[in-house]
Amino acid sequence: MKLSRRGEYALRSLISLGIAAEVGRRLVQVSELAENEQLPVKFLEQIMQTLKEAGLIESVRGKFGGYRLARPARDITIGFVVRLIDGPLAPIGCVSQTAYEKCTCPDEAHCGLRMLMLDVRNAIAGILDRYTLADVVEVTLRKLRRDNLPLPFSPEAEAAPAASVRIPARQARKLARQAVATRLNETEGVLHQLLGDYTI
Amino acid sequence: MKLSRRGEYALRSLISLGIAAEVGRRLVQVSELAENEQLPVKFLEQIMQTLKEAGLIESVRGKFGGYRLARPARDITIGFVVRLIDGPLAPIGCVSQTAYEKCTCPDEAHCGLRMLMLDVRNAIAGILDRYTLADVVEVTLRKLRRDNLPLPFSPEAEAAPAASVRIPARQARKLARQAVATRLNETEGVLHQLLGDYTI
DNA sequence: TCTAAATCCTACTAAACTAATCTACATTAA
DNA sequence: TTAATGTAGATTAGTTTAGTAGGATTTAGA
Repeated sequence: MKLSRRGEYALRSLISLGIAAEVGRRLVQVSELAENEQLPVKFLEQIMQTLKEAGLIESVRGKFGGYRLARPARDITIGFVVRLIDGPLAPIGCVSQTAYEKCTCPDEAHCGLRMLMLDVRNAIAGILDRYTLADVVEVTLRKLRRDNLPLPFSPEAEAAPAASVRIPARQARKLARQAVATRLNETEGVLHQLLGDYTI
Repeated sequence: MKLSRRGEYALRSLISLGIAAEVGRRLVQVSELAENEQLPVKFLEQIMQTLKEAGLIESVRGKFGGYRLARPARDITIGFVVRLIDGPLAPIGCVSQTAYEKCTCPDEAHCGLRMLMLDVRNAIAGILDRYTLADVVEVTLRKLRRDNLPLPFSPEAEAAPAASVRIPARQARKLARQAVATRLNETEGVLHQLLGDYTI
């Protein structure tokens, strides 16, 4: 049930571009994205190309060029991105809604495994198609702000680090861990809670 | 988010063995399993070996040998099988409960993607760890009986096909499709409905 | 004891996929 | 003109997947 590195990197970069847009950065270069997220530059270039072809991001070529989101983060679902990079969300082809494929079993209508996997596919799609880039960006920003950490890609952060108001990274991490460890709402999930509860 | 063929075949075979146990068959041979589910014999042999080593099935060697479940289907969760064959359920290592692995992102505590993927992993595990082989076997048997189809591995089916009482396969398929197409209970899923509603 | 039928065991392989790297080229701001 | 950037495509090393092949071992029954 894996997300490939490609998929992971694509999502991370899109989230970064979403944050950049939120803090007023017009363009972000691949090298900066790569450094920020600790991932290989040339590999990321390939991925950015795919995202561009899909119309998710725009590029500006030449010196001081870079990338930006091509449309509002609210209009980009995570499910779309994962399908683009990693293919259908469904664990097996015979329960895919977007790319159905007949499976090897002789009788789909009476296949219990298929019913189960349909539930799994619906559960996955229910999350990934519900949440958008904007949701993930919001959660990330909220957590960073709560812990008084500098926002990536923000112009002011580059000018003045403002280290004096920050709380220590160790304490920040501890607070974050506690927040995650709070009892989960089983049916709605972590992200829903984080988006709903402004104190987290 | 794929289930591998190995995983699919493993589950299919276990379900078959569960059905066999339910209809009173003591042993099923690999060749029979393979024919029944239309999958390669030698490949399946390997998979059966893995399942045996994990204590899920038992074998009897020699002529008239074969396989059976080593414990009640109720005690075998689907999640256990999938983890055994395909590894952790989590889309990325940093949200796996059974096989955590640090991911490449520099700050897990503030990673929005991680929160999202945690939801996905919980959704998947919530289904696969809740349902057991017995549930899937029950759903399958119920559907077959509803449509008056012969149960696989049942000794009487081999002796007398009893084709006269069957409803036509086409009609059976139509009924099945309608049942699946009924509006889903979003939070509970298809399998839960099928297990709950005895008229389906 | 012999044979057929079954599991068990180990090795091998072709193809696809993953995660990159490498090289060269095109575009643009300063 | 130059340096920084994106664009494009080829190549690659390693891993995984989905098998195949061949025989060794075990057992029931003739």
